Amino acid sequence: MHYTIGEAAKRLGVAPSTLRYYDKEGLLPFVERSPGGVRLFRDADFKWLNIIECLKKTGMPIRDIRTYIDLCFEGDHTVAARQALINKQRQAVLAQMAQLQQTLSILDYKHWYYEQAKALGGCGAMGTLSPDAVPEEHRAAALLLQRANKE
Amino acid sequence: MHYTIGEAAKRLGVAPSTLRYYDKEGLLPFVERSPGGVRLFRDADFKWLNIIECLKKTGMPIRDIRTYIDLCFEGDHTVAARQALINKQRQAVLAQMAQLQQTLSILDYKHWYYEQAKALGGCGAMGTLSPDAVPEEHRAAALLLQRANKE
DNA sequence: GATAAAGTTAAAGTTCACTTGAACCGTACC
DNA sequence: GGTACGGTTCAAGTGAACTTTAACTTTATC
Repeated sequence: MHYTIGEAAKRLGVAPSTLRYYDKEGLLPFVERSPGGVRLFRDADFKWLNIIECLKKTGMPIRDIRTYIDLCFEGDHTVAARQALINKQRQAVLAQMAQLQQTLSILDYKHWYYEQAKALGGCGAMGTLSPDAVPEEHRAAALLLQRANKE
Repeated sequence: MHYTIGEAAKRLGVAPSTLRYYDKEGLLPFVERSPGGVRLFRDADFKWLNIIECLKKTGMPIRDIRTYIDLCFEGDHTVAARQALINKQRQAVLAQMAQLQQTLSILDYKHWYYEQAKALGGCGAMGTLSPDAVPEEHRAAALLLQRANKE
């Protein structure tokens, strides 16, 4: 059983042009063609497409994803290199998550801030609040917004 | 005390051209000018720049950040709208973190997979592994890579 | 075999977020 | 006041990741 590019695109939730672009960039060396030149996506190919989707979600650029795919097709002597690449991306994801966690704490503080502002009838009244009126769980975030940067 | 655009850029760890770009896009309506037209960044302005940096880290586009800044300068009647915007972004961050968590589990599985491949002397041998040779903690991730998409 | 829908390529266009270049101006120091 | 450094604007350029267009071919159905 096989899928045309339109069917595969629908299954993946992307535009057919996106898959053609990926192919042109060398991300889909595994996709075969019909005698007439039409791309044939096999079930097994979706395993690859899922990996590509996963790496894309980590923010990895197309070029680096290609490097990984290329390594996969170069045989067993690249296993260590592939693992290293996966580990590097794992570290990048952990860093992103830590960053998002900090960002989230700031958004939570802002939510609290506006809740107070609504209660006090405006942002002007917020200035009159003593610094220890900020609940403990928002102190760190409040500081992040005020602090001097990268000094 | 005030900073020139170059000093402010250094403190924030960005290029001066980036700040000029943000200004042109309406992200810095609070920055004043010298009589000669030179931008003067005050200490208070860095509070704003930190918020911009924070929103940018959530992946919010410049246009939407501008909307938020604009709301802030429209007075107290926009407090609820600002809070709604912050909440929306909070949800977006939570979704991103959930996505990264899933991605991380796949990268962890891949790490395990290559560890096995190294031990067995190649990826070919991995096919001979029975499905329940996959440790419990990696089963879900392995499924994510095999499963049919968006059906 | 005709037709329509969907496939193919190559090249150009789009959007986003900056960056660079050209020409010019403001500020600080000697 | 002259010089150098860094500021200003506007327009054009960049790179990433697609998308669109044009011209043409393949494939499925009648």
